Amino acid sequence: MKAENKHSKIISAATKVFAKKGFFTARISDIAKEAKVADGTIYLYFNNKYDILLSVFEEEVGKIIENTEQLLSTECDPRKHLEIFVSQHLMAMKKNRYLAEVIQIELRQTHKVIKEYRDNKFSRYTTIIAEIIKDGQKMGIYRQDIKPDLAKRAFFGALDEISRVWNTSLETNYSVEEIADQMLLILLAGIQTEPLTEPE
Amino acid sequence: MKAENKHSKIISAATKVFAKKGFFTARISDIAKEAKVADGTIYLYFNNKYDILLSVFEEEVGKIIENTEQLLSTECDPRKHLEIFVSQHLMAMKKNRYLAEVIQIELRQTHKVIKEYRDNKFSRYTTIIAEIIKDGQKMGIYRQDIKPDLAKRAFFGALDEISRVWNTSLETNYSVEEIADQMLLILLAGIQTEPLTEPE
DNA sequence: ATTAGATAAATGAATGGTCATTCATGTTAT
DNA sequence: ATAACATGAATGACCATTCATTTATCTAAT
Repeated sequence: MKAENKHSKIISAATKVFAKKGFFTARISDIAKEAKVADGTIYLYFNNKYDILLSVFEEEVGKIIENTEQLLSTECDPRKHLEIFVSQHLMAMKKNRYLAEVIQIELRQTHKVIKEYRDNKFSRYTTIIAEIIKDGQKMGIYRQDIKPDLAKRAFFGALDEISRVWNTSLETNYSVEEIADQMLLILLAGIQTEPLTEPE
Repeated sequence: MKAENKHSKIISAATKVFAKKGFFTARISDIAKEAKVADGTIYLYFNNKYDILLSVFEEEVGKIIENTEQLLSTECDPRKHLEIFVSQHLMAMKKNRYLAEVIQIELRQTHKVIKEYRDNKFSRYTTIIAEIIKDGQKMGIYRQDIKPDLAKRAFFGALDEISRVWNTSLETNYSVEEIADQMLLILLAGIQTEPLTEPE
């Protein structure tokens, strides 16, 4: 109980610190200070620095997956599904402005070898997009010439880059909703059979 | 002359090493070994480790920009322009499989403060996309409700993620041309006024 | 209700390994 | 001979991790 509490205090401190300084530049002592525990305490809850990063990543992505899958199950229209995915992703990244960066770090930075011995949540996450697309193709809503494997990468990349910029750049003139709308507009039009018209 | 030679030998060694190990895990001695020079020699050509990264980034991105802009100037159709951008980007990343990763690293990893004191080539690069879109909007080819600032991020993100995966993942079943086609298909449909039909 | 003796958690100073960077020395070219 | 280049071993800073010690929590006996 106390333990649970401390574990998650460290996780959220780490998310913050990693995002601010990057994984390699972040010091354990930074995380410890942010979490208001001693350096050594961190090693009671995690094996090593990399383990912290991995935990942050898995826990946070895990939450998003659960959330998204739950919401998806309440709908059948693949267009709606895409909308849900897009807005869930962007909202999650906005809510936890550090998370977007941590995902980036974990995704690109980390030593490839280490990465493979855990089957990561992340690939399950992008698979959701591929499945939405496949569904839509079966129903004739999305074009047959779209390759779900490629499209999922492109879509994830687009969303990811958009949220990266939130935290880095200055031009935060748009609200999450505006951005979600705009993204959906582009992505949906990109793969739909019919153009923008509503079903007549 | 000898100097020039060594400078670029180091650059290309560094590109390779950074991509393979990541900026922080790469050792100067790795780069030195790869470039077949002594560790100290590197400091005759670069101020420090970060300076090497920055140089790699600027030089390589610089080349792509020149290339792309040159090609764009030979065409007027914004659809063609998008096609050129997409295929140039993907081809460049494929040709230099390390570069894609270095861009990622520089883009996400590096300490934000340092990043700002050089006005980086990168933002000029994405601006190209925004300009293509604005042009197309003026000509009524691209939809007015697309916001070029957002679309450029989305497009760059999509392309970037696609090329990241080339180097990381196993599923390299597609050729560059296939991928370029597919991307163009999605991105163009995403912003075009008219659906897929050719002008009648 | 208090105390003593355990056990569990937490602490943070000390350790040790890892490099980036320097520079005294060597090599090459002019 | 002298300047320009190149070398790589030595230096020193940095920081993840450990562990001897301290502090808090629990158990049970008086």
